[in-house]
This record gives sequence, structure tokens and C-alpha cells, in this order.
Amino acid sequence: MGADEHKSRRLMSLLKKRGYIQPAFELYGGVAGLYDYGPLGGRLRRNVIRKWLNHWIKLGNIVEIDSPTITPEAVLKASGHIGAFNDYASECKSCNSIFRTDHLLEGFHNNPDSLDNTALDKELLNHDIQCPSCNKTDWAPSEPLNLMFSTTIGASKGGRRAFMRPETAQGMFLQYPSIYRHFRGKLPFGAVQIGKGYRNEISPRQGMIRLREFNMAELEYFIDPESNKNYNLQLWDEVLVNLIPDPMGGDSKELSSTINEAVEKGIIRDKTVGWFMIKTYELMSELGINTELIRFRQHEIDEMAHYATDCWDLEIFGCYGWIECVGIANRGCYDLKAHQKVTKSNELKAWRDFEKELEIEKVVCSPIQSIVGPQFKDKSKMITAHLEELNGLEIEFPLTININREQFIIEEHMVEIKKIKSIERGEWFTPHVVEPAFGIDRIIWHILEHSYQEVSKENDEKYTILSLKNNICPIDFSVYPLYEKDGMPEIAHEIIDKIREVNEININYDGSKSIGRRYARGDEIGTPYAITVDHQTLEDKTVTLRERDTQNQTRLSLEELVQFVSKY
RNA sequence: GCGAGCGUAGUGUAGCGGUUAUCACCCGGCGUUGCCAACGCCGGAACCCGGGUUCAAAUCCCGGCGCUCGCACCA
Repeated sequence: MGADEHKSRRLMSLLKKRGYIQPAFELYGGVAGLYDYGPLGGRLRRNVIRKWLNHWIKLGNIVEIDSPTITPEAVLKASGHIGAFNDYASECKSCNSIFRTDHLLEGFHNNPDSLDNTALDKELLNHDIQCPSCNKTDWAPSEPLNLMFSTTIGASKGGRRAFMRPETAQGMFLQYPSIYRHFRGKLPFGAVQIGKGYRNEISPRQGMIRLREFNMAELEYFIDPESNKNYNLQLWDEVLVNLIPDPMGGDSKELSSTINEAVEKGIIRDKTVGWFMIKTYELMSELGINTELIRFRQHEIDEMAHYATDCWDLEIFGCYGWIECVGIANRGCYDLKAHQKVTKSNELKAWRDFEKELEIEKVVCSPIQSIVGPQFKDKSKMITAHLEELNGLEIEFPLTININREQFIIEEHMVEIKKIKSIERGEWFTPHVVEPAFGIDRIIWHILEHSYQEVSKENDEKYTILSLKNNICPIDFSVYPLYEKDGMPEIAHEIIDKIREVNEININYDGSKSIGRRYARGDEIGTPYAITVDHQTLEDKTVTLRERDTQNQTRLSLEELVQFVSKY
């Protein structure tokens, strides 16, 4: 940090000045943790999202869905967010410090997380817990610390309690049955969702890094945990990535490795997780993140979110240090099971064919209903169920069975011992989920930071270039008439009209101030190419094409230019 | 939430009881200029919000909001 801190401040000034990002509601004094994307930022964000989406969609078995941000309480209760978010905090009345109450009780109670607030307060008192900062024992009653924005569905007083979603993932889980049908039951498949998530942070800091409302992009990849995973990780054997494994797992040193090797060695516990790690790495590189400033850090066991069984963060280094920008978690079957448990739905499963059909021969004990019925009356249903569970080969008569403390005697003539053949072709199971979750705003910040260059020109003058990749920059081309006379502006506009016909190119006209200044302006906002109309253009219809990063210029005919733009 | 510092044009800043609120970049117009932030003229644009003290407040005091840093929090 240090010197970079000033650099990041200059970057922030630039971004605000040129309409990339700015604090939201500034006219009203601003609100911490909320940001606007401006005219250039809006387009940058769109481009990053488009690139992100295509990266996954083109795998062929990923679909995009969209679901509401307002989420009923029951959903978040089932997913564990309510429980996990209702941590309690205690304030020391003497020094005003605030601590998580369950953290204070660690070592004094074996599961402080399970206690409610009155029990927590009692425990604080019983164990004479001291304030870690001033050593007093004067605690105010504990308060819930819920980091979700709450709201009510329905305007009348009987409305349902709801929250703004803290992650988009639940939408994919709840849509699982529909996605399963879409893929006609063939795992693996995935769904993505791009949208806003909300966390009511206690004190958001660090500019764009910790926001209260932010752009998330999440992918839920549903897999059969028992099937072979044929990911061709060798494709990336040229690529070394930085890994920091979980220190509890033994192998804790930071290392540089191919993903393939890390999976082979068991450092990355799951092949699917490894595959998403390298695909994510690839995407970051394509978006313009400096890959030397990327590392993957494995979560320690106790750092892991309530749902995850293995988790790697992709961290990017910038002026705020190493920042978590993507989390790639193996959530196991946690979420689908949780929703299944609450809703009793049996749609949250997948079918797995056995490799070989199982022929099962059972010898069953089948009650003869015409005897059992009249004999046991209303109990017969219960008895039938019990008998059907028994292995027919091991029964000796008369058989005494106990159900709910009642005894029943079963005589041989009441049942029929039958051999039954059945064929089992497969079974139902709950799929596992691997989830790469992206913080789009954090990624955008680091794209901007890694693209931001302060170079000096001949006369030691500071010069700013935003080297955004072509595939995400807000403006692709700018056309500059050398002077706004002699028909140059007209030609410039003709060129613009022609190029606009080429698919999704954003092209811009700028005729004000000196040509050098216009180049500088374009470089500063990251426009990769400048097209200049000059005197020669008037004679032979050629223009110059200037490249942002090298400042090299080449002269092209209009046809060549159009061709260049089409390939761009 | 706590503590400290800070809040002046789009950006970066000067002023710290009485100024027409400084300077630079910037933005717009006109002129000039044969390609890398040129020049001239003209123009544009600010004291975070609310209250108080005072004859007089950008300046002092109080409260709010915001920013930065430290502590705490960050599933």
C-alpha cells in the first residue's frame, strides 16, 4: 500500500470525473456502501457481465435464470441464513466496545451459538466474562446482529416477513426442479444468476469493496458426487497458479502449482472445484486482471460458511491488499436437503442409473389380508407394514411382534412366504453443488486498478492510460477530425455511421480542443482506438488508426478500416 | 458502533471571524494551429446539511450526514 494509496485516490478522482463510478445519492449527502455507475461505468459493468455470462453459457450445460430479490423469511430460515445471521452482540457499558456474544463465551460453553439472547446474557453473568478491551464485566443486554435488510410483503398489516436476498444462490436452488426438467434429468448441469445482493454492513469501508447493495454473479453447478469427473485439467498444465492451502490441512505453505497437480495431490479436495478454479482464473485474465496478482486461498475449517464443505477464495491484490473477489465453494447437498426438509418436496433430487441393473430376489412375508384384516381390525394396516419389512427366510411361527408396546401373535396361516424378483435400475439422490460466486463490483474495481497506468511522457509530464481490454471497454472507437472545418467533421460522421452498422461497436465523435488533448482524453477513459480524419483524408479517403497503448498510428483506407472494425 | 482527523467548482486545492472565496487542471464558445494534454479571448462552475454564537461565520460551537484511519464487525 503506502504510495499506492495516493494512486488509488487519483484513480478514484478520475473515475468520478469521467463518469465511471461515484458515491450514490451524493446530492443528499451520500449513503455509505452504495455506489452509482455513471455513463462509462454503466457500460463497463454491462460488458463485464456479458463476458462473464458468455464464459459460462458457452460450456453448453449452463442456463441463465432470474429470481426476485425479495425473499420470504421461510426460505432464508431453511437455507440457514436466519440462524447464521442472528448472531448476538454484547456491548460493554464501560468502554462501549461491541463483541459477538458467542465469541465471548467461547471456552465457557460448548455451543454458545445455540443459545438465545436471555441464555447468552445469563452465561455472561455466570462465567463473569470480562470485556476483552477494558476487563470490566458490565454488559448491556445482547442484541441480535442481523445483517439482512428486512421488509414486508403486502401493504396491509398481515404482511409476510421477508428479506432482501443476501445471495442469489437460493433462486437457483428453488428453481432446481425446473432446471432439472430442462436438462431432462442429465447431470451435471448448472444455472447462473446475475443480480443484486444485499448486506446491511455495520460499517462499509474501502470504497467499492464492501457495499450494502452489490452486483453478484453466481453459478450453481449440480453434480452427482459419485460419478466420474472427466475434466481435462491437463489443458492448463502450462499455467501455474498461486495457492494457499488451509493451514489445518497440514500443507499450509503458499505454493505455485498447476491445478491438475494440486488436485492430484489432494490439496484441492474436489476435481470440480479445481476445474472451476482454473476456468475462473481464465476468465479473470480475459477481463484484464493481472494474473500475477491473483491467488487462491483455501478457507480454514472454522472460517467456512455454514453451508460449505470446501471453499477456495480467489483473491486479487490491489490498493486494499488481497481482496476476496470470487468464492468457489463445494456446498455439498446442504441447500437442496435443507429446502427438502422444510417443504417435504421430493423434487429436489436426481436419478442415477446403476451401471448394471440389480436383480434383487427377496423372500418376503406377505400377510393374507382376508385373514389379517378381520383378525386385527384397525391394527392390521400397521401389522402389515411391519411384516413386509421382515426377511421371509428368518421367520419362525408363531411370531410375536411388538408395535407401540402392543403384542401381536402371527400364525403361519396368516401369511404367505413369497419369493419376489425385482429389478432396480437406479436410485434417487440429492445432487451436490459446486458454486463459484463472483463479486462483480470488486472485480470491476480491480480491473480498473490493474488497467490504470501513470506513465511519463518526454517532458516528464504525467500521462494517464486506462488499458482496458477491448472486450469490456465502454467506448471502442473515437473519431477525431483534425480540425472542425474543411469538411472533416462531415467525413468523420460518415465514418461513424458506417461503423455503427457493424454489430455492437460503440463509437464516439470528439471534435473539441486540440488533437493531442483528445487523444489524451480517450487514453484516460480507456478507448482502445482513435480514428483521425486529416487533410489527406480529404484527398484519398484514408484515415489514421491510433492504438491507445502504443500510440502507434497506421493509415488505412475506409474499406480496410471497416474490415478492421468487423474483426475487432 | 466507538475514537481521531477531515468535508470549499466536475477534479485537485488556498483561505481558518469582515476577500467580489485563491490557484490549477477541467468544461463550453470563438479565433488560431498541418497529429499527441499548444496558444489567445470570452464564458461556466464551489464553501456537505441543520441549528447556535456574533454587528458579521467557509472560518468558532453543537447536532446530523459523508469520507479516511485505528478498534470492533464482515455468514
